[in-house]
Amino acid sequence: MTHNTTPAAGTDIAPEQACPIAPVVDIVFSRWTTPILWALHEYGRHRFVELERRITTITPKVLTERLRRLERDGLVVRTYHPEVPPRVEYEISELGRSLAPLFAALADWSVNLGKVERVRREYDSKEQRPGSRRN
Amino acid sequence: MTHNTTPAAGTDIAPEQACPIAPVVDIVFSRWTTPILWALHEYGRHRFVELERRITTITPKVLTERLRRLERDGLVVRTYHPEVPPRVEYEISELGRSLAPLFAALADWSVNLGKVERVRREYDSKEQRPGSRRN
DNA sequence: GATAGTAGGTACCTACAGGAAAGTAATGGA
DNA sequence: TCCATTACTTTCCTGTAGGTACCTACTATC
Repeated sequence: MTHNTTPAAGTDIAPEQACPIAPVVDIVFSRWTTPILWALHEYGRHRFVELERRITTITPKVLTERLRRLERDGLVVRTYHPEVPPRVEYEISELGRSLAPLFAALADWSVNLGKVERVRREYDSKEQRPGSRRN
Repeated sequence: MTHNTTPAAGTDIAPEQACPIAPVVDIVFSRWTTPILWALHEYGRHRFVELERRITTITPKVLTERLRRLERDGLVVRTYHPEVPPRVEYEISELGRSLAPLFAALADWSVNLGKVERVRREYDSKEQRPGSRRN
């Protein structure tokens, strides 16, 4: 339950946020927001259907919700063109662009994914655990 | 800024992982893992109850699950001491320590949280949206 | 023999995130 | 009149994450 739907008016601090980076993670890396932000950051402006097609597994309902939230948080800018078939464009905002070093750090760390895979296989292969599993 | 680390087009890529940083986010920033990793990273070794008390809102069941996953992924090291009241210690691994620049980038970006708050309030105050909400 | 303290395990249950599918408003074209 | 198109919205429904509560084994201490 990392998401507080109530805006927590004022000074209250959610208890699981004893760590100062949790709110940032909430805003930037909550479900589905990563591929959306990445697409807008990496490939520029997108229409709704373009995002839908790029992130193939997302449903329109969820995509709408996430885009609203990102717009509300000021990370994404929505532009509505009142044309014959309506056209809407989403692009990353200035604030969103400031996430670039963060994304870069993520991409840098991804070199370790192979290591994680190896550790996982090793862990799964032994699966003996001292100090539990007594039955 | 165009970090194109995308591998060869032809090998199957999990669909929501059109963006290469999604797997990293999955491992490092999935639910509850952030405060756990942060605590171990920032304050060193912890016993189970110490973690429980630090992250006040987590339940023991979930804490166990997350710690298992982090251990399996090689980010956390578990040490069991078979003493009279059993004692277990969790600490961050070498691989986990390599997340430091990532955490630093997160912490850096947190200066923008106030900006996000302001944008949110502005968005909520108007809440008029051109191109939708016609009823 | 009751209790406390540790590190969980297990069974059960509920809330909510999110999927599927259909509807909608606007308008030009056939 | 019907269709197509876009960008959603709405309704309904299900899976599962995660919460509550209780249980375990072991020993020291009272």
